[in-house]
Amino acid sequence: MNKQPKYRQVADVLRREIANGTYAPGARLPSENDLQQRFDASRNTIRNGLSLLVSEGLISSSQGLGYEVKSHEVFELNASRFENLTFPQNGDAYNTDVTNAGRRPHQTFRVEMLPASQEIAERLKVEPSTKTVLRFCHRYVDDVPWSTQATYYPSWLVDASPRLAEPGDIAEGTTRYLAAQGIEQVGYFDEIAARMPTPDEARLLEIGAGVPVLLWTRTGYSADRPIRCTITTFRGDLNRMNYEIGDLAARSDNT
Amino acid sequence: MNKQPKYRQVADVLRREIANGTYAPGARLPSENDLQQRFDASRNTIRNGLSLLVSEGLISSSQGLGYEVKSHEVFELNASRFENLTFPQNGDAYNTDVTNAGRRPHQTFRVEMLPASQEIAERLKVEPSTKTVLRFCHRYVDDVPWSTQATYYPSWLVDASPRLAEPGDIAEGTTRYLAAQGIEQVGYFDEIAARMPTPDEARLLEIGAGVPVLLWTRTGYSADRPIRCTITTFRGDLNRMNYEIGDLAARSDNT
DNA sequence: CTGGTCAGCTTGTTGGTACAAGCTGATGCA
DNA sequence: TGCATCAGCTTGTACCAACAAGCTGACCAG
Repeated sequence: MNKQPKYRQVADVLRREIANGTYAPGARLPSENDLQQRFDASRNTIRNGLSLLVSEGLISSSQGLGYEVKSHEVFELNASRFENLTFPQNGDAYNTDVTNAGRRPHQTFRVEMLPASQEIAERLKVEPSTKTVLRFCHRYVDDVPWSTQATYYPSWLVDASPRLAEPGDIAEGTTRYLAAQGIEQVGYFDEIAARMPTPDEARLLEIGAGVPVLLWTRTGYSADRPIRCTITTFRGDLNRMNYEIGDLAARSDNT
Repeated sequence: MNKQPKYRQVADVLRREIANGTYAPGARLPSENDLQQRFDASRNTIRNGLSLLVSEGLISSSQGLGYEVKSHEVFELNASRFENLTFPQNGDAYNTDVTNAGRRPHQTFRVEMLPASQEIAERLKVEPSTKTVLRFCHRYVDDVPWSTQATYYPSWLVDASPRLAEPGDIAEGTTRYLAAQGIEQVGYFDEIAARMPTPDEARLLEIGAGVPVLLWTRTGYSADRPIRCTITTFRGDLNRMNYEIGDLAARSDNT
């Protein structure tokens, strides 16, 4: 007799029923009231159980509507493709990827100047609080917030390549612009982490409880020193990152 | 007047105080009772607010003890290092990494035979339900559960390299063993995802609410076809994955 | 037919109570 | 001294009640 608390039993039963398809993705669960009767429990107990499933990312709730089983089609993101250093990394890759997937891309953009945080300063190898230029993208897919991307450039680079600090897009892509200025990116250092979103991130990406964010930090290097640091924040439930390493001729053979 | 619910105000205030160091990592928050008086709210409201912070991964609670601000020292995991294909990928890398960090590694190990799931079958390019050999590792750092690693081998490979199916470690590392059998891994395909843990994963990794898991799926290829699929599950709050791409001579220059 | 209102469903918020169960330090007995 | 016990703290579980607020479809007035 491993007596589990009642609210866990509720969660376990519903979790199993979601797994075996009793409640399919997109379907609505019975209302709290119905579940109260089914499990002979108080509304608080039912809510405790449901909140477990919410924080597991299995269901979501909305006032007036009820609880819905979440569906999760993930979006693949090939991160090592950029090894091809002539590929423009900004905007274009995102636009073509999304369009190829038959979805509609949309992004807002802004440029600002601000002192480097500890994190950014370390990666760009500059003193903390040094001025940096931030180029910030907020990206949507089919009008659903998808990711935010913040790219920081050190001031010495901006002095030499002033268009970085101008508002508005750089049509040919920043990588090509910098290459034309004689600054070529020859290597990347990628860091990937996962955590729960801060309230700010939850607001920007419109995610509720139970959805982690994927943090992708890419530091780009010239032959001499770091020239940019890009921090991309993804919805963890909708994205998967891929890296291809070595010889993968056998991968695309068949299938 | 953007009237926020009281429990959100509680969470906001405490979140800010955690951020600015009023409550440092490792410190204990005031008890629910104290917070009730401070915020003039019922215990339920206080608990609602605290549960927000728990699900954000900022604090954790334990019965009888109280709420504690979580600290997060992350463990760096260099994933692209394995591009050096002579490096044994199993166990050794983990052991040396952890030991170098001044921590104590410990792992349990088991081998079993089971039919391929849809997921595994696709990646190994075999029919679903085909027999595969699973070599499973449960790894600890300083006796804290750290990750689980499940490596699946297709049956055709096991037929040719029978030691894969034997229980117990392969001393020289599976990669070297397979190379000695004439099967060399020449490429990897990595997929990285984040989500909230299933109850099973939460149990194995001993993580509570508010901590996502990082899923690292690595499919290894010979020149002909896929030869293994490794799924590693990390605690998201304690691990960060790194990839080095291209020429990073400038990275280790100074600092 | 159109448009607005509203009843009646849903979840969200806040208050209360009671007891169970885990942890710690003080107490007191051997 | 050493050890068991227990009081008194903590959070965990479970119940009840009431009202707020969001959504939908039915209804009714124009």
